[in-house]
Amino acid sequence: MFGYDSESLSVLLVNRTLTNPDDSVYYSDYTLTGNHIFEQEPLETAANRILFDLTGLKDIYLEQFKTFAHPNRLLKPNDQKWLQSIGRDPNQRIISIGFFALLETQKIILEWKGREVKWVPIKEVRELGFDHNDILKEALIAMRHKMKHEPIAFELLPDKFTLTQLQTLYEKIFDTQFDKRNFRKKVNRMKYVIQLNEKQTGVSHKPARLYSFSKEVYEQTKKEMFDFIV
Amino acid sequence: MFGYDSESLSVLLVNRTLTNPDDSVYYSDYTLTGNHIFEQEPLETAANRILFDLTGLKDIYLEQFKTFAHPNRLLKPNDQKWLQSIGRDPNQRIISIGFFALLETQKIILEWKGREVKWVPIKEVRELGFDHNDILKEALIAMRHKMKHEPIAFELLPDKFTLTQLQTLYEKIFDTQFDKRNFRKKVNRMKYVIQLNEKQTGVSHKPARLYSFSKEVYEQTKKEMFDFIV
DNA sequence: GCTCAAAGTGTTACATATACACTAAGTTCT
DNA sequence: AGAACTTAGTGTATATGTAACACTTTGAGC
Repeated sequence: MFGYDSESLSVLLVNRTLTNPDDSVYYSDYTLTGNHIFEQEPLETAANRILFDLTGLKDIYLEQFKTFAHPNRLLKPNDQKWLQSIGRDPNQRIISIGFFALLETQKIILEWKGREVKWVPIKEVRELGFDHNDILKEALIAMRHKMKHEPIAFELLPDKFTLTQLQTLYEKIFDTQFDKRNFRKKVNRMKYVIQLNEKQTGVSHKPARLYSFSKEVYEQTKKEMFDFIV
Repeated sequence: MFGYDSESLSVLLVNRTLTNPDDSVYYSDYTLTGNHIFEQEPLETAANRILFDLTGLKDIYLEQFKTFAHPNRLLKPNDQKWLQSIGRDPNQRIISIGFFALLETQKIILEWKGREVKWVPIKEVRELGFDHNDILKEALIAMRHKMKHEPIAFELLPDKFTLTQLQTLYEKIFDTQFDKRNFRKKVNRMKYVIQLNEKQTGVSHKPARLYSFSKEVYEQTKKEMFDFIV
């Protein structure tokens, strides 16, 4: 779950705490969000169900990006103990099918089954439980790749947004800077970014025009060609 | 397994024949190639092993593109009977992790475990066993997408190739036509397509110059930016 | 040396990319 | 009421890339 809040691109992490018999903390760390699929359930249904369960949100952008099933992926002692504690055989191979989701960070409440859930800026993510650093790395690659080639950035913004917000979003995600005039010229050519007759309110400076994204216009007008030239 | 032979983009299919007790043919159709993973085996290892088993080739371009696990994906009567015949419980969910491979069609021999194996041009693929039409469709989308954004086309050509071969390849894969002069200007800008001091031999017309692809140069020089403008 | 077949090449018009600095429009403060 | 502050919004020149278009070159085969 990737989130954006005009400060930075973040990922949603959930606390994993294992307690000793005397209730003292054996260890406490963080993992990506996720859960198990039901026996008779399609993957997309499960992904949407788990996302809904965690956030209460539907119709969120969700994309399957890679499957992780290495036999040795959960061999770290903490992971093995965790699997035992939830009643799973730690010697069985566990298959994780990775999906990434895009949403605005402020859209959700930060608790899940009594466990702490928090947004962590990508750059501040430290060691995660299981093989979740690997999964996050792959998710980021897949998400950035998609972001370069398709207009999914709008999933991370409010329905109505300013061009500065859009530019800042791309700058944060790709960790780079763009020239304002050139960026706006480029956006201008995107027919599916539609100028509204509305302006920002409640800001103590010149209010910016608002824009919205039209998926319909995008679908109608997109073209594709190979573009991997240096 | 996608193959190319300067005529068309093809996919490798394997015959699936189920016989009655009296040895008459109950049905005979085709499926994509694939096989089962071992209990203690990473996905990439399994994919490479199965590819090697089928083709005798190593170091072939292989990419995981999507996982298929819908509970109803193998409910067609022919599929159910096939699963029974090979001793699998047809009520168990079967997870297929899709990889696509790219190679030149002439590189392999067309038999596998006594079963017929054949290259079929993409456009001539009819109804396949299991949910393999869906898988093929997704594989094609993933492969074409990758082909647009990264120079993997060279996996389908000999080490030394002519610019006409390269152009024809793109034309076949994207089912379109390019202007020869513009195509060559574009390729000229790709520093990683290297002109050799060699020419075609054995052709009864002006022999074309040969070129080769340098993965090293590509990796060193690639840049990326978002490019989904209309 | 003529024929055949594919290779190889250049120019112009138009679109896009890059680099760069000032004015406009609101709010807040005095 | 006006000054100060903050972000929005805009244009031009140059370089590069794209698209459209037709003739000459080179080798083999007869």
